[in-house]
Amino acid sequence: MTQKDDFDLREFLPYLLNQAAEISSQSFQRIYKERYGMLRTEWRVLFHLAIYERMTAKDICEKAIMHKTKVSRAVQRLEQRRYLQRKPDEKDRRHEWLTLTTQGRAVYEDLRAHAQQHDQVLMQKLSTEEITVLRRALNALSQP
Amino acid sequence: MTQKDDFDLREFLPYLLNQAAEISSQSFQRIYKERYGMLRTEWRVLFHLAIYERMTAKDICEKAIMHKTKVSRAVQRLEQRRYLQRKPDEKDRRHEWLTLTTQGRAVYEDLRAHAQQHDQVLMQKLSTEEITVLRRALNALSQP
DNA sequence: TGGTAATAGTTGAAAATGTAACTAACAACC
DNA sequence: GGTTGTTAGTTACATTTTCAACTATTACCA
Repeated sequence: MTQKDDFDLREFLPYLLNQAAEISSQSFQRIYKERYGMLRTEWRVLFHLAIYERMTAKDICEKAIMHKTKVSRAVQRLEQRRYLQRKPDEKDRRHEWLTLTTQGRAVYEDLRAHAQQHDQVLMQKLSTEEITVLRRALNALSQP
Repeated sequence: MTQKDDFDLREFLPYLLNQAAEISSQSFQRIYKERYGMLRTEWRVLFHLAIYERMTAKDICEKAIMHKTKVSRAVQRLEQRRYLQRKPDEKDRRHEWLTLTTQGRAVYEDLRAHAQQHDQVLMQKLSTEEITVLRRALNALSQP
């Protein structure tokens, strides 16, 4: 199993990005999965609601770049667990305003602490300069 | 929808990495999906076999950090399309050696050209220095 | 040698995701 | 005011992925 081709997968950005994303999210995934039985889509929605306080599903789609069916289902599951509440907009009843419950916010606080701790561990693999450049580069690549 | 919490998702590496990975792989995905009806797991296996010439499923699992059932099914589909061949190891018949067919290699050559072109486009969003640091950082983060 | 453990790979059922079609509410134009 | 078009969000169905159990083969060791 020796390398033959001169093309190097380890320089192909989509591959590298995916690899790094998978591996670096594993230990955080264990936390939200084991402690709260949550999926990736769900913690993302939860975090957005905690950070922005009050959003419609559409807002979340745009901010988190998630498809509306993913958001719809994540919202359903978070509502079942009483982590969030829906309130239809009085002016335009197509919109539903979503906010976290006290319980949902408590779950967020716990997960956020773990997230920050997890981020610290990841950053130990990098120099300060690498972290700065990495964040800038990832943000640039995230613009469609 | 104004930011309330001081925690910034846009600094959380697993989130950023996932976002960048999703977005930057979309246009390449369209290529392998539309031209060859392939899945992400399949192009990855195909590329590994092209680059390393001769591997067992286990080898691919380790190199690509993919679960064995994913690899198993990707190999099945690639075999159905006659992109690869299996040969059981004579010494240890638990192992199967996988190699690309001529057709499989042709598909690889085509996809590789597109991959390189796609990478060029992505890199235009970054400076030379950012690219170097990014690759280094992603490789560091990919070590489990 | 025989019995248990380990390894490579497959399979089936359950869970999650993607796609497209759908409902409900509003907008706009004649 | 009624028809047509848009938008927010949901649902149904097909495709993928995950998880656990399975087969077949080899390794270990008393």
